[in-house]
Amino acid sequence: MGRIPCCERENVKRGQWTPEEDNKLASYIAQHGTRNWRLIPKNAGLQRCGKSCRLRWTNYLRPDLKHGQFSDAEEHIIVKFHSVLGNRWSLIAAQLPGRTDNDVKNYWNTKLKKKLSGMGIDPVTHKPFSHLMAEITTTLNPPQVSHLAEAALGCFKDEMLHLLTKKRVDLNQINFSSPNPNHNSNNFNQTVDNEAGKMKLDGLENGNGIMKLWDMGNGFSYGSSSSSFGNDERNEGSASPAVAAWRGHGGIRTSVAETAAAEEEERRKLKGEVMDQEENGSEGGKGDGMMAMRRHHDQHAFNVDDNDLWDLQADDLINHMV
DNA sequence: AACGGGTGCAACCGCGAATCC
DNA sequence: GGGATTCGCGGTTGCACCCGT
Repeated sequence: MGRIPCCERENVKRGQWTPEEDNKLASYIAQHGTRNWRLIPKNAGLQRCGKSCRLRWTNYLRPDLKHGQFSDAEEHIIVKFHSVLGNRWSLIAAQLPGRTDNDVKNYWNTKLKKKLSGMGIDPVTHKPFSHLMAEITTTLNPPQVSHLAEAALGCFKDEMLHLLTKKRVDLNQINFSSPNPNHNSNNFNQTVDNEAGKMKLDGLENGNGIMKLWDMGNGFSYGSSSSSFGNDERNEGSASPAVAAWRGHGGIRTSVAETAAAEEEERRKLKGEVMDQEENGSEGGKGDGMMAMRRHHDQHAFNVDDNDLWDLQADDLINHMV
């Protein structure tokens, strides 16, 4: 049987939209609105399927859309919300006036994901890779740890080597001084060596301290001065629980595990609250979820450890969904 | 100038949810 | 209540453009 196609495949144009098609669609919608997408292409004289028209309108033609570069503030919001909501692009986009879920998704996939990876932060969990490694060592038995960590490190190493070789990082330009006297730039290697017993980041562990490339010790600064996630004064002395633990001493094993659990619990609660509000579908509809998030944040419930990157400041919730 | 790889963005696909009848 | 239809979302693909060789 199979699925019924959303439209007749014959006589339906695909691919790039022409200015004429854009004009037809825009003028039709300006007159008649977007009531029934299936009828719109017919009535507007377009050889497109309704779905294609809807996409074109919502992602490109809508007059309230913002085109062009994402600002630092927008970046910041995306990262923060992604850490809580995951790939819920429509929810994230709702916080960015004039941006579509497609915009946000594309921006995440092409830029932010790489940025976070380059910082040594796992873009999926928003935790430092070192943190994840520590978690692995606390939850698995030694033989499992060894194999899993080796595999994970292989990926991480590949990623970093890729970044290093592609971007031609000038090591002389990198400030290797550690802002934290307790922080050892070989911390990650040591941890790995101690816990997994055998991993080494060949080529990355030399005395040049290349590990600083993903050192979040100084307020999560990105390598590029043009972009940052909260590397201003608010960030002084504030890092995520994970980073705080990572930054610190050799106690990474226990402190990371504890803070990670607390952080995970907080995220779970917050996310659950957002979802519950959405699912309940009470008067406010989708917006209630974000309102819940705001309320929640106002109570500092998400503020596990005065964390900047992961925290949602109340003012960050700039656009309530409707 | 030609080529190849990388990147970014627009568009498509398929699924599940919501709505209609 | 249940099938049909429509809509919205997230993942993926295709392609134009850019840049280095």
